[in-house]
Amino acid sequence: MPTKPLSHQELRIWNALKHIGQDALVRVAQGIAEATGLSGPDFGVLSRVADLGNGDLRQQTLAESMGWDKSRLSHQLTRMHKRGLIRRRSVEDRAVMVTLTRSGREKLDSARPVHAASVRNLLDRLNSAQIDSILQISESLGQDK
Amino acid sequence: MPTKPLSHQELRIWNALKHIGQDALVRVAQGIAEATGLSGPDFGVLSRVADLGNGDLRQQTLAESMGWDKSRLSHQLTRMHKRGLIRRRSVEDRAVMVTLTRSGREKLDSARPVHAASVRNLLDRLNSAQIDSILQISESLGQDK
DNA sequence: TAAGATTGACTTATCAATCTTA
DNA sequence: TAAGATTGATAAGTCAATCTTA
Repeated sequence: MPTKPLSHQELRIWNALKHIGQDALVRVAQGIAEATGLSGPDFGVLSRVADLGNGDLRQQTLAESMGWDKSRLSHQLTRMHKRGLIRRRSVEDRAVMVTLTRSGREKLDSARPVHAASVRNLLDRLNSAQIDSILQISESLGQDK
Repeated sequence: MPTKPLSHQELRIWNALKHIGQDALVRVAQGIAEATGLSGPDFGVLSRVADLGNGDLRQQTLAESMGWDKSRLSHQLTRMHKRGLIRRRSVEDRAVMVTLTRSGREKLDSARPVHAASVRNLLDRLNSAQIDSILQISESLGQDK
């Protein structure tokens, strides 16, 4: 049986869904970048090293905690090292530990309140029905294939 | 006044919001890629040239209809030209017209039902309250700064 | 000049191939 | 060997600088 084209209404919903998180993410990332020069991925990496590792975290653990593959993280860390944000240190068992530099720590500390304020500002515009929907959809789309 | 860190619940909502559209988008794009070899951006460009331009569209009009800047579109068209999907033709007034090649048209035709089925499959999982929320949030985040 | 487009440099993301070493 | 990580190629996106031509 032939698949009918998407209706105008279906397209409207699909477009809204596609852009909803992306727009929010871009806005928050811009605030952080203006305040500190950190990109979104920079901020994510620094936060986790600080929180999970107390400033010193196994690279593989870091990758898992972000849901990134090892290659993506390796490339990102290479760029962050060039920017002076992190240091890498080989240890036993082929592992690599990631450490914040002083500059990385300082920028993270500056970025955190900006991030929190900006995320909270977005979330404050949502009512409880909208929040429920977001959590439900995220769960139902995250499951199965 | 100091900004309080985000609570666990705030983070949960923020993460759901960030991933909700991205995950859906990736899933739909993968289906199209498997069936036709077209990427998401390829499919978007081809669809619009076919629909708005009847197979022949001014580059600037195309960029506006996608919400892309001219540079992004130019790079994308260069790649699509290398893949044999489109042709460019200079016309009066410094403009450039974009045309589908036969291969571009054929792949678009193959991709359309896959795209429609896959989007519809996602949307069918949403109840009307969730759809309302999506449309509302998209509107409220799309506004103001 | 200025509208329309291209280019180059750089960041991010994905995949497959390759290194390194316990 | 195989776990842990790096590298290289390519696609995508952004921004500023540079054509090109009416």
